[in-house]
Amino acid sequence: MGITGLIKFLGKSSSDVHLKDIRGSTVVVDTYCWLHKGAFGCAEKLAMGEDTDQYMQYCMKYVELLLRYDIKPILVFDGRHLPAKELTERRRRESRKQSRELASALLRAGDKEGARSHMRRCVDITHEMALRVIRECRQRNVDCIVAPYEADAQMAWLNKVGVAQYVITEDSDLTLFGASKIIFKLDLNGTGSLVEADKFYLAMGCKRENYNFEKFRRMCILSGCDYLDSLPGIGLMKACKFILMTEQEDMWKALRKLPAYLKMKNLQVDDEYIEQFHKAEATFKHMYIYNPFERRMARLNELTEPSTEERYCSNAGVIIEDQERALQLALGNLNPFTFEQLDNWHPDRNYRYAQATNNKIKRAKHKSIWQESYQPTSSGHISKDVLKDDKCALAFRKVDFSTKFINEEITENARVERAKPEEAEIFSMYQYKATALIEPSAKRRRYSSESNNDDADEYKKSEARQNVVLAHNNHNPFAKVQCTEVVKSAKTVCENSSLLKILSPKKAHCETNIRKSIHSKSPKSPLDRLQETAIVKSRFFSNNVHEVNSIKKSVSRDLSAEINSIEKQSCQKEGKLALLYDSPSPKQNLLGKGDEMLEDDAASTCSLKLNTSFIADDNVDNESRNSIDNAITISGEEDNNNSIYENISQTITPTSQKSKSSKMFFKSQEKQRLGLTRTKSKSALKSQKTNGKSKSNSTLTTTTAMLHSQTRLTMFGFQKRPTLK
DNA sequence: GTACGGTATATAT
DNA sequence: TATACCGTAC
Repeated sequence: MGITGLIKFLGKSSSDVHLKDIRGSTVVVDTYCWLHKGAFGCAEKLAMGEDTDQYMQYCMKYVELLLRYDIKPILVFDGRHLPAKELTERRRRESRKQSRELASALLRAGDKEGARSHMRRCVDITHEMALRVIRECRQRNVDCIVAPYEADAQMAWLNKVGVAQYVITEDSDLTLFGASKIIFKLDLNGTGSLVEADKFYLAMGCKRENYNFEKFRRMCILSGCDYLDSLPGIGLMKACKFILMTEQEDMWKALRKLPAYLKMKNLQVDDEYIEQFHKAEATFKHMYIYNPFERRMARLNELTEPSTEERYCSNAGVIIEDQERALQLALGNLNPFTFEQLDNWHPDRNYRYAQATNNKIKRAKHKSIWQESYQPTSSGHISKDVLKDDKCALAFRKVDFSTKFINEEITENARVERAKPEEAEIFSMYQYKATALIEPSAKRRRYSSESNNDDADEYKKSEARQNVVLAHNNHNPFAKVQCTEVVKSAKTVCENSSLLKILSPKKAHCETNIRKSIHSKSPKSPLDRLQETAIVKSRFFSNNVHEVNSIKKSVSRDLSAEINSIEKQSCQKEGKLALLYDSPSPKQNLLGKGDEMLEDDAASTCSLKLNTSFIADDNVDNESRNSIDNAITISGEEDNNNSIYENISQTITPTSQKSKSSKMFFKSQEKQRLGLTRTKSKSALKSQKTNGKSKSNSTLTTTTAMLHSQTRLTMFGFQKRPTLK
């Protein structure tokens, strides 16, 4: 309920704020507000007992909004009800019950609209709902804490001790608990209203030197708060007037003069009211909170005069002697009302594990308040060291593999991991090395981080990393090939059997057998995989991320069946190679999920862009985006003989260079000469040393194809149909 | 005329 | 939980 009209009253103490203004800070969030608004959207489902996580999704929208501005959110949830509030809570419960009964009655009567409106009124936020949000947050490394009692006190404490610089809430009570910077009415655009405690004197209309926070709190309590109803006829304005009139610190004396000061002769202020007034004041000052750093309950403000103040603290909660239970409550594992165990998440056990294994969901880089080494920084900005430490996915210990939940998570993550097509995987299949045609800037970026290392060293390292990827990758047929004894001896480098037949008939035979053996386990060809992650783009393609996203969404096709029908042709001539794919409907056939191809009819060319899934990533820096923009696409060109010459020279770097290689682009030359140059793999280099005859295996050079004039699709272009001469 | 207090209504998608 | 509106008390 809060203080009626307080936010409006605080107009002069507030200012508009946008999340970009508080970038890098830490905020505590009154999650109840989000849950309530989120639950409103699915009130009917909740009322009908249907399972829904719409409210959770709504909360996560806000969480992601904050993370987008590099703000560390700490979600705070309400705990147990205070004895003083039990009455109002009971009233609310009854009101909800009535609404529910009314809604069902209206529903039976056929008044759906009427029923709906009452269903909205009977929405109750349960701890199970809160726990759903908490679990989602844990996956994202977003801190949550359940207050022993009111979230308001917990948030004010986190604000007071400097853990959080701002509080996000809709409840004006926060001001009374002593929070210094509160953001009200935050919307999904990131705008809100910032109320600053050090400007309260402006709202109260007094000089700074005449103001203190005690006066403000007393004014609010007088006007009526959750713990004490106001005297009849007393609102914020009159309470403010009275507080500014009296300089009496002792409220026993001051309040007795209130009717006289306000000229309200009929008003009676009895001792009972004054006693309740002191209790309300003590509740705001000394309510119990949970200290996650010392892992114990504590008071929001310690008692300065224990003997006198303690007797007013009857509404400020009771301490839980059992430290473990207090921790479990704060973590959200227990239902605060029944103490029923609903989860067994523990920061010491689960934190590093989740950090190391959960790569399905983007995790916040912020350090958790539940980590032993947590040190709140005064500015709220996270130090680089902290980030560095957090990024170390391998440095985890204390993993309790016996825990049921962890095991479930392991299984799930392993499943996801196996199913996830990695860019690296694709690269591992096509480990050809670019030579002349790599965009110079891309090349520079690729080695920029290790500028002191020579290329050979870097290559060695990447090769080692690549092997790790290959070794565990069950979905990469090539990885299998490279891991089996048979293939080690085969040393085949070319996936395309037709092409291989031409290049090396003997090897092709061997390869065919191998392919047959792995086909059943891995039905998708590498080309399928490539196309699933590749985006075929026009040479006019946009650097607009949203556009790319929309394009990706709009095109969704499964290529696996059609791709097999693509005839692969090749020929070898003068050390150059072109791969040509024939299809009755080539354009469509090559359009896969997330792929896009734009044709330039006039020039009879179209172009294809490889590996651009990262384009849609919001994290792509401007440099990369510019690279995308500048990336020269590969296109074919019709010559006088209705043939095309295509060339491509590209490097698809080893798997481990995922991030770097994803920034690589292939640049077409003026006359569209495309070719494939195979990377000299470690084994190839070795075999070259030992066996000079392995030359044909180690170097897959480009071939030139001479083609007929029918329109067909090349691997890198949409062309007049080419045939081999 | 000002401020209080009760009632009605919006909140999401 | 908030605001808007309107009747009422002083």
